[in-house]
Amino acid sequence: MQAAVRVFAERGYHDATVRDIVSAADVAVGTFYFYFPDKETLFVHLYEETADFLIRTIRQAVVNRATLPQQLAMGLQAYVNIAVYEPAVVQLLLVGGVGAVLSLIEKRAVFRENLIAMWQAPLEQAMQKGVIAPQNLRRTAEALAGAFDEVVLNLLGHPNPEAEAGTAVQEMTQFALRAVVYKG
Amino acid sequence: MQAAVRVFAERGYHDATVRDIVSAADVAVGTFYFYFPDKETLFVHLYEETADFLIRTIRQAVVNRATLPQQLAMGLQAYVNIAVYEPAVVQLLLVGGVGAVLSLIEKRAVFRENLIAMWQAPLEQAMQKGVIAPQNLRRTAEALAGAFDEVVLNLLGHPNPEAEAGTAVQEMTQFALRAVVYKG
Amino acid sequence: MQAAVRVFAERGYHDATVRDIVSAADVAVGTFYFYFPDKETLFVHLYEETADFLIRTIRQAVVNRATLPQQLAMGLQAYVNIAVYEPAVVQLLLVGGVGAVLSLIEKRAVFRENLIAMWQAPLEQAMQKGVIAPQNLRRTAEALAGAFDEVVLNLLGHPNPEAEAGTAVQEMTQFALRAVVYKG
Amino acid sequence: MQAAVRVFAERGYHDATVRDIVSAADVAVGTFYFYFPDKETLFVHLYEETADFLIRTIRQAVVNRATLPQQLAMGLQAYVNIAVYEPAVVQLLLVGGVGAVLSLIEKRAVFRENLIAMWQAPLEQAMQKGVIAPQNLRRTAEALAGAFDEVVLNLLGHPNPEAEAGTAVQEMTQFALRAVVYKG
DNA sequence: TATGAATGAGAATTCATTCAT
DNA sequence: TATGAATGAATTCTCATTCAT
Repeated sequence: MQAAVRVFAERGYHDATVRDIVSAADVAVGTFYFYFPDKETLFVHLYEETADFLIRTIRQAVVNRATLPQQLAMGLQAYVNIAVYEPAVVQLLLVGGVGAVLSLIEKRAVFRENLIAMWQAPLEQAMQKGVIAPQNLRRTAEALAGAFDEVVLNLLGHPNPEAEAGTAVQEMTQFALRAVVYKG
Repeated sequence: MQAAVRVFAERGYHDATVRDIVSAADVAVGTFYFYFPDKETLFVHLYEETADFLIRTIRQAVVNRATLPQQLAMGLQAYVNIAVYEPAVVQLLLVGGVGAVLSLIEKRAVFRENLIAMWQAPLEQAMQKGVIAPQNLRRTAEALAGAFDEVVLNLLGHPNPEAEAGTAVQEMTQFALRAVVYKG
Repeated sequence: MQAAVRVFAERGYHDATVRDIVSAADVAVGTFYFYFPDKETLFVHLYEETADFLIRTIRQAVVNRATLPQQLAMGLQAYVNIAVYEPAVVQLLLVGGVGAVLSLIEKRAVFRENLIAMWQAPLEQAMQKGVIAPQNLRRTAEALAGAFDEVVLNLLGHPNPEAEAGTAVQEMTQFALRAVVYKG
Repeated sequence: MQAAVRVFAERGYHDATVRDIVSAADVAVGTFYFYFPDKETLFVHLYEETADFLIRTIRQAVVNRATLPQQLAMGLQAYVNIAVYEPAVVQLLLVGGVGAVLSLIEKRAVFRENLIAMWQAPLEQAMQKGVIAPQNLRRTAEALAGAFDEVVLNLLGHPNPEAEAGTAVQEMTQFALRAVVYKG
């Protein structure tokens, strides 16, 4: 399965043949079909698993932080870490996949919904506390989710993402705090 | 070519067969290969054309506006208009395509770069005028580009995008102005 | 299509690969799928065509004969001719095929029904004329159809079918006339 | 082995996978290959066993009867009983199988030969006694074997074979007696 | 310019068979 | 004896591409 994620991320759904996957995993074709019903099912499954993993990991970093700045900083740090150390995850979720498999459209919608909800949660808390300006939090969460994804993708395009990671996290945090008008 | 955009957007690169395209255009397969060297070349060409069209259209709406709020509002209005009336454009650029054709990764990078530069331009002007806070404008432009795309994509997911379009433009504009700390 | 009949008759449905068929017909695999939707459809189609051909040919030999002995003799002669000169036809209809393709069960039933009806027709005429004994003609036709098939199949098993053909036709005719108690 | 006969009869040789067979028998795949060298060998073996069983059973019903009418009636009754209560036997021998496995052609020939010989035996006795007309008994036996098979097959096609069985046996007996010109 | 029949490399998938446990 | 995970040859079918007309 790890082999499959790697191959799918590298080659894209269609150019990743079952033969590529099994030879990356060093097993025979038949073995693939012993464990998975078909290529598409595996791909969709992998997409969902990966999406869950990403969101779970970020949420884990967000909860148990007391203030919004901390929540954002830690969540973004977690996101950037995944992007830098497991680029295949980001590749699969943000770039490849959708468009190749029709049944993925729906899964993508679920993923985006969960991602947005994940970022919206700390904003709701902050608004309860009255530390951010009144606003349509759903829309703000959409915008922040998109903003973070784009910055992360740009980060990965740089020659040395690790070096830039710290600055990127800080600047994204500041961007978000300004956008919600945070009054510490 | 319009037929091709439609078919590619509907079915995705791989599921859109040359036969689908030519029958949508009501010509024969041979005719296709008389005008285009192959399927991939056409697709990449279409991607570039579409990307140029999107950026040109938004920029056109942005220039000649005096203030940042106006520039943002008009640009976003143009973007939303395209999304609502030509969803295939957004489908091609933001969802499908990349991941299907390897040679598109590079084109996608160019598109994002141009899109970011396009949003960055009015920010630079505003900073010259001293009406926004000091900040890494490149990063801000990345974030805004991503934010706008995500909101537009969400808009298209709604049952009646047209009805929501106005509110979405306003809220995105406000979001951007807060994020850059605009002091009118 | 002739190539296909030959290959199917020789090898049976499953052992006749599409590659066998196209190389027998000296075309490419793609050409096969340009003309036929799939292997099974072709096979079923061929089975029906062949069944129709056999029955039509025998019926043609039967009609326009005045008396039952003549009708039987000519019909059987036609049947034996096909068997001897186009053994693939008999092979396809009586031996191979059914059991290999599920959807053929129904077609086989139709074929048997038509074959039985074909032999029943001259019997009905003879009964009208009162030249054969009262009996359940449907059952007699079933029995005769089966009897003729078996004798033809045995004929093909012999080293030199052509030599035996004449005797076989005569004996089958006599057998049938005795079985229906024909009083010339 | 009973499971195998059932599965082969239901699905046909090729569509009956080894997995189908072992799961019907509630054992593991490995166990199959402990008892049988391979699928084809089992199938051929089953075909032979089944053929022997059918012929033995009918012959048993025929011997020890004094007169031809009794011999035919009892033999046909036995045949029909098998067909009605063990349709898989008839399915395997008369419909499926041959055409699927090349090495079965020979076995089929043996089966037909034995079946014909079986029906021929009482005819020889009758001719010895001078109660039937002079004729080529071999040919007559072929014809009767084919006739009986066809009627039995038609019987199985009916909605309620049991109800019709008695009549069918009687009519087949009469048919045969007329065909051999029996003078009781 | 336009056509569409023909091509064949390549992909997904199946399934009889093996063998270490 | 019994198991079932692992194998890979073989098969069907697709589809981008060509080329004679």
